[in-house]
Amino acid sequence: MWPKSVALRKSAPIFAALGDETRLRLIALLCAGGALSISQLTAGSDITRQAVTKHLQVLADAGLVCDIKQGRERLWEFEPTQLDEARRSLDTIAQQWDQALSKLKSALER
Amino acid sequence: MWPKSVALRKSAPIFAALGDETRLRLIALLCAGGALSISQLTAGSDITRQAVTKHLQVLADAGLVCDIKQGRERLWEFEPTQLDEARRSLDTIAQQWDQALSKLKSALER
DNA sequence: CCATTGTGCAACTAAAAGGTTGCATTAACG
DNA sequence: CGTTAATGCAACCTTTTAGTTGCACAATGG
Repeated sequence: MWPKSVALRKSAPIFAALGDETRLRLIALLCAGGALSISQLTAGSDITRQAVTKHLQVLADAGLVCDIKQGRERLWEFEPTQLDEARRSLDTIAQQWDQALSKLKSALER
Repeated sequence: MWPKSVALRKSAPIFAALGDETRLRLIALLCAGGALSISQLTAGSDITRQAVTKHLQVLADAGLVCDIKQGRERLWEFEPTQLDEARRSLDTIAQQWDQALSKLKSALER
Protein backbone atom coordinates (compact mmCIF):
# COMPACT_ATOMS: atom_id res chain seq x y z
CA MET A 1 0.00 0.00 0.00
CA TRP A 2 2.57 2.56 1.07
CA PRO A 3 5.34 3.32 -1.38
CA LYS A 4 8.77 2.93 0.16
CA SER A 5 10.57 4.78 -2.56
CA VAL A 6 14.21 5.64 -2.03
CA ALA A 7 13.78 8.81 -4.06
CA LEU A 8 11.28 10.11 -1.55
CA ARG A 9 13.57 9.49 1.37
CA LYS A 10 16.33 11.27 -0.47
CA SER A 11 14.38 14.35 -1.45
CA ALA A 12 12.47 14.92 1.80
CA PRO A 13 15.50 16.38 3.64
CA ILE A 14 16.20 18.69 0.71
CA PHE A 15 12.65 20.04 0.78
CA ALA A 16 12.84 20.35 4.55
CA ALA A 17 15.98 22.45 4.20
CA LEU A 18 14.22 24.63 1.63
CA GLY A 19 11.15 24.92 3.83
CA ASP A 20 12.30 27.91 5.80
CA GLU A 21 12.11 31.51 4.70
CA THR A 22 15.44 32.44 6.25
CA ARG A 23 17.21 29.62 4.46
CA LEU A 24 15.57 30.48 1.15
CA ARG A 25 16.88 34.01 1.60
CA LEU A 26 20.37 32.70 2.28
CA ILE A 27 20.20 30.64 -0.90
CA ALA A 28 19.00 33.65 -2.86
CA LEU A 29 21.91 35.69 -1.52
CA LEU A 30 24.44 33.02 -2.36
CA CYS A 31 22.98 32.59 -5.82
CA ALA A 32 23.30 36.25 -6.60
CA GLY A 33 26.40 37.20 -4.70
CA GLY A 34 28.69 34.26 -5.15
CA ALA A 35 30.68 33.13 -2.11
CA LEU A 36 29.91 35.11 1.04
CA SER A 37 31.17 34.95 4.59
CA ILE A 38 28.99 34.38 7.63
CA SER A 39 29.39 38.00 8.69
CA GLN A 40 28.35 39.22 5.29
CA LEU A 41 25.33 36.95 5.33
CA THR A 42 24.41 38.13 8.81
CA ALA A 43 24.71 41.84 8.03
CA GLY A 44 21.31 43.42 7.55
CA SER A 45 19.43 40.46 8.91
CA ASP A 46 17.50 40.51 12.14
CA ILE A 47 18.94 37.34 13.61
CA THR A 48 22.30 36.66 15.18
CA ARG A 49 25.39 35.31 13.49
CA GLN A 50 25.02 32.00 15.29
CA ALA A 51 21.50 31.56 13.98
CA VAL A 52 22.78 32.16 10.46
CA THR A 53 25.54 29.64 11.07
CA LYS A 54 23.00 27.03 12.11
CA HIS A 55 20.89 27.64 9.03
CA LEU A 56 23.96 27.32 6.84
CA GLN A 57 24.74 24.03 8.55
CA VAL A 58 21.24 22.75 7.77
CA LEU A 59 21.68 23.75 4.14
CA ALA A 60 25.09 22.09 4.07
CA ASP A 61 23.68 18.86 5.52
CA ALA A 62 21.16 18.85 2.70
CA GLY A 63 23.99 19.40 0.22
CA LEU A 64 22.62 22.74 -0.96
CA VAL A 65 25.65 24.81 0.00
CA CYS A 66 29.29 24.16 0.73
CA ASP A 67 31.95 26.14 2.56
CA ILE A 68 35.54 27.09 1.87
CA LYS A 69 37.85 28.13 4.66
CA GLN A 70 39.90 31.08 3.60
CA GLY A 71 42.07 32.77 6.17
CA ARG A 72 39.96 33.55 9.19
CA GLU A 73 36.87 33.70 7.04
CA ARG A 74 34.60 30.90 6.00
CA LEU A 75 33.03 31.47 2.65
CA TRP A 76 29.79 29.79 1.65
CA GLU A 77 28.60 29.14 -1.82
CA PHE A 78 25.56 27.65 -3.45
CA GLU A 79 25.77 24.07 -4.70
CA PRO A 80 23.16 23.44 -7.42
CA THR A 81 23.32 19.65 -7.60
CA GLN A 82 20.79 18.89 -4.88
CA LEU A 83 18.48 21.60 -6.11
CA ASP A 84 18.29 19.74 -9.40
CA GLU A 85 17.48 16.61 -7.44
CA ALA A 86 14.55 18.44 -5.85
CA ARG A 87 13.42 19.69 -9.24
CA ARG A 88 13.47 16.18 -10.65
CA SER A 89 11.45 14.99 -7.69
CA LEU A 90 8.75 17.59 -8.28
CA ASP A 91 8.74 16.78 -11.96
CA THR A 92 8.21 13.11 -11.18
CA ILE A 93 5.23 13.87 -8.97
CA ALA A 94 3.69 16.17 -11.55
CA GLN A 95 4.30 13.55 -14.20
CA GLN A 96 2.59 10.81 -12.21
CA TRP A 97 -0.31 13.13 -11.65
CA ASP A 98 -0.67 13.87 -15.37
CA GLN A 99 -0.43 10.19 -16.10
CA ALA A 100 -3.15 9.34 -13.58
CA LEU A 101 -5.34 12.06 -15.03
CA SER A 102 -5.01 10.82 -18.59
CA LYS A 103 -5.73 7.26 -17.49
CA LEU A 104 -8.84 8.44 -15.72
CA LYS A 105 -9.86 10.41 -18.74
CA SER A 106 -9.47 7.51 -21.15
CA ALA A 107 -11.32 5.24 -18.74
CA LEU A 108 -14.24 7.67 -18.70
CA GLU A 109 -14.34 7.93 -22.45
CA ARG A 110 -14.91 4.28 -23.23
CA MET B 1 21.19 43.30 2.04
CA TRP B 2 18.57 40.65 2.72
CA PRO B 3 15.98 40.06 0.05
CA LYS B 4 12.46 40.37 1.40
CA SER B 5 10.84 38.69 -1.53
CA VAL B 6 7.18 37.79 -1.33
CA ALA B 7 7.78 34.74 -3.50
CA LEU B 8 10.12 33.30 -0.90
CA ARG B 9 7.60 33.76 1.88
CA LYS B 10 4.99 32.07 -0.26
CA SER B 11 7.03 29.05 -1.27
CA ALA B 12 8.72 28.31 2.04
CA PRO B 13 5.57 26.75 3.59
CA ILE B 14 5.10 24.60 0.49
CA PHE B 15 8.63 23.25 0.73
CA ALA B 16 8.18 22.72 4.45
CA ALA B 17 5.07 20.66 3.76
CA LEU B 18 7.02 18.63 1.20
CA GLY B 19 9.92 18.21 3.60
CA ASP B 20 8.64 15.11 5.32
CA GLU B 21 8.90 11.57 4.03
CA THR B 22 5.46 10.56 5.28
CA ARG B 23 3.83 13.49 3.54
CA LEU B 24 5.69 12.82 0.31
CA ARG B 25 4.34 9.28 0.46
CA LEU B 26 0.82 10.56 0.98
CA ILE B 27 1.20 12.78 -2.05
CA ALA B 28 2.51 9.89 -4.10
CA LEU B 29 -0.48 7.79 -3.07
CA LEU B 30 -2.95 10.53 -3.91
CA CYS B 31 -1.26 11.14 -7.24
CA ALA B 32 -1.55 7.54 -8.25
CA GLY B 33 -4.77 6.50 -6.61
CA GLY B 34 -7.02 9.50 -7.02
CA ALA B 35 -9.21 10.45 -4.07
CA LEU B 36 -8.63 8.30 -0.99
CA SER B 37 -10.14 8.28 2.48
CA ILE B 38 -8.15 8.67 5.70
CA SER B 39 -8.63 4.98 6.52
CA GLN B 40 -7.37 3.95 3.12
CA LEU B 41 -4.35 6.19 3.49
CA THR B 42 -3.66 4.81 6.95
CA ALA B 43 -3.92 1.15 5.94
CA GLY B 44 -0.49 -0.40 5.58
CA SER B 45 1.31 2.48 7.22
CA ASP B 46 3.02 2.24 10.57
CA ILE B 47 1.51 5.32 12.13
CA THR B 48 -1.94 5.94 13.52
CA ARG B 49 -4.92 7.38 11.72
CA GLN B 50 -4.66 10.59 13.71
CA ALA B 51 -1.07 11.08 12.66
CA VAL B 52 -2.12 10.67 9.03
CA THR B 53 -4.90 13.17 9.60
CA LYS B 54 -2.42 15.69 10.94
CA HIS B 55 -0.12 15.26 7.96
CA LEU B 56 -3.06 15.70 5.60
CA GLN B 57 -3.93 18.89 7.43
CA VAL B 58 -0.41 20.19 6.96
CA LEU B 59 -0.60 19.39 3.24
CA ALA B 60 -4.00 21.08 3.05
CA ASP B 61 -2.68 24.21 4.77
CA ALA B 62 0.01 24.36 2.11
CA GLY B 63 -2.65 23.96 -0.57
CA LEU B 64 -1.20 20.70 -1.84
CA VAL B 65 -4.30 18.59 -1.20
CA CYS B 66 -7.98 19.22 -0.69
CA ASP B 67 -10.75 17.19 0.87
CA ILE B 68 -14.30 16.30 -0.12
CA LYS B 69 -16.79 15.16 2.47
CA GLN B 70 -18.76 12.26 1.10
CA GLY B 71 -21.13 10.50 3.46
CA ARG B 72 -19.25 9.49 6.55
CA GLU B 73 -15.98 9.46 4.63
CA ARG B 74 -13.64 12.30 3.88
CA LEU B 75 -11.86 11.86 0.60
CA TRP B 76 -8.55 13.56 -0.07
CA GLU B 77 -7.12 14.39 -3.43
CA PHE B 78 -3.98 15.94 -4.77
CA GLU B 79 -4.11 19.58 -5.85
CA PRO B 80 -1.32 20.33 -8.34
CA THR B 81 -1.48 24.14 -8.31
CA GLN B 82 0.87 24.74 -5.40
CA LEU B 83 3.25 22.08 -6.62
CA ASP B 84 3.66 24.12 -9.78
CA GLU B 85 4.34 27.13 -7.59
CA ALA B 86 7.14 25.20 -5.93
CA ARG B 87 8.51 24.15 -9.29
CA ARG B 88 8.55 27.73 -10.50
CA SER B 89 10.35 28.73 -7.34
CA LEU B 90 13.10 26.18 -7.89
CA ASP B 91 13.36 27.19 -11.52
CA THR B 92 13.82 30.82 -10.49
CA ILE B 93 16.63 29.94 -8.12
CA ALA B 94 18.36 27.78 -10.71
CA GLN B 95 17.93 30.54 -13.26
CA GLN B 96 19.48 33.16 -11.00
CA TRP B 97 22.34 30.81 -10.39
CA ASP B 98 22.96 30.28 -14.09
CA GLN B 99 22.77 34.00 -14.64
CA ALA B 100 25.28 34.71 -11.90
CA LEU B 101 27.57 32.06 -13.34
CA SER B 102 27.47 33.49 -16.84
CA LYS B 103 28.10 36.99 -15.51
CA LEU B 104 31.10 35.73 -13.61
CA LYS B 105 32.31 33.92 -16.69
CA SER B 106 32.07 36.94 -18.95
CA ALA B 107 33.75 39.07 -16.30
CA LEU B 108 36.65 36.66 -16.21
CA GLU B 109 36.98 36.58 -19.97
CA ARG B 110 37.55 40.25 -20.50
C1' DC C 1 52.30 43.30 20.86
C1' DC C 2 47.55 44.57 21.16
C1' DA C 3 43.12 45.60 19.58
C1' DT C 4 39.85 44.08 16.32
C1' DT C 5 37.30 41.10 13.41
C1' DG C 6 35.45 36.55 12.05
C1' DT C 7 34.39 32.13 13.89
C1' DG C 8 33.61 28.06 16.78
C1' DC C 9 31.62 25.73 20.70
C1' DA C 10 28.37 24.86 24.42
C1' DA C 11 24.42 25.57 27.31
C1' DC C 12 19.98 27.09 27.54
C1' DT C 13 15.07 28.42 26.31
C1' DA C 14 10.63 28.59 23.92
C1' DA C 15 7.93 26.95 20.61
C1' DA C 16 6.64 23.76 17.03
C1' DA C 17 6.41 19.09 15.07
C1' DG C 18 5.39 14.31 15.03
C1' DG C 19 3.19 11.05 17.33
C1' DT C 20 0.15 8.74 20.74
C1' DT C 21 -4.21 7.54 23.56
C1' DG C 22 -8.99 8.17 24.89
C1' DC C 23 -13.46 9.42 24.01
C1' DA C 24 -17.31 11.58 21.47
C1' DT C 25 -19.84 11.81 17.10
C1' DT C 26 -21.76 10.65 12.75
C1' DA C 27 -23.40 7.79 9.11
C1' DA C 28 -24.34 3.26 6.97
C1' DC C 29 -26.45 -1.20 7.28
C1' DG C 30 -28.80 -5.46 8.59
C1' DC D 1 -32.69 0.23 16.67
C1' DG D 2 -28.26 -1.47 17.66
C1' DT D 3 -23.74 -2.30 15.82
C1' DT D 4 -19.88 -1.06 13.32
C1' DA D 5 -16.78 1.66 10.54
C1' DA D 6 -14.91 6.43 9.59
C1' DT D 7 -13.93 10.60 11.69
C1' DG D 8 -13.32 14.53 14.79
C1' DC D 9 -11.54 16.65 18.97
C1' DA D 10 -8.53 17.28 22.83
C1' DA D 11 -4.93 16.34 26.00
C1' DC D 12 -0.59 14.76 26.46
C1' DC D 13 4.35 13.39 25.56
C1' DT D 14 8.92 13.58 23.37
C1' DT D 15 12.09 15.30 20.12
C1' DT D 16 13.50 18.90 16.98
C1' DT D 17 13.99 23.44 15.63
C1' DA D 18 14.95 28.28 15.79
C1' DG D 19 16.90 31.33 18.34
C1' DT D 20 19.62 33.34 22.09
C1' DT D 21 23.80 34.48 25.25
C1' DG D 22 28.47 33.92 26.82
C1' DC D 23 33.04 32.85 26.19
C1' DA D 24 37.14 31.04 23.92
C1' DC D 25 40.12 31.16 19.90
C1' DA D 26 42.49 32.29 15.52
C1' DA D 27 43.97 35.53 12.02
C1' DT D 28 44.85 40.45 10.62
C1' DG D 29 46.52 45.03 10.79
C1' DG D 30 48.51 48.93 12.78
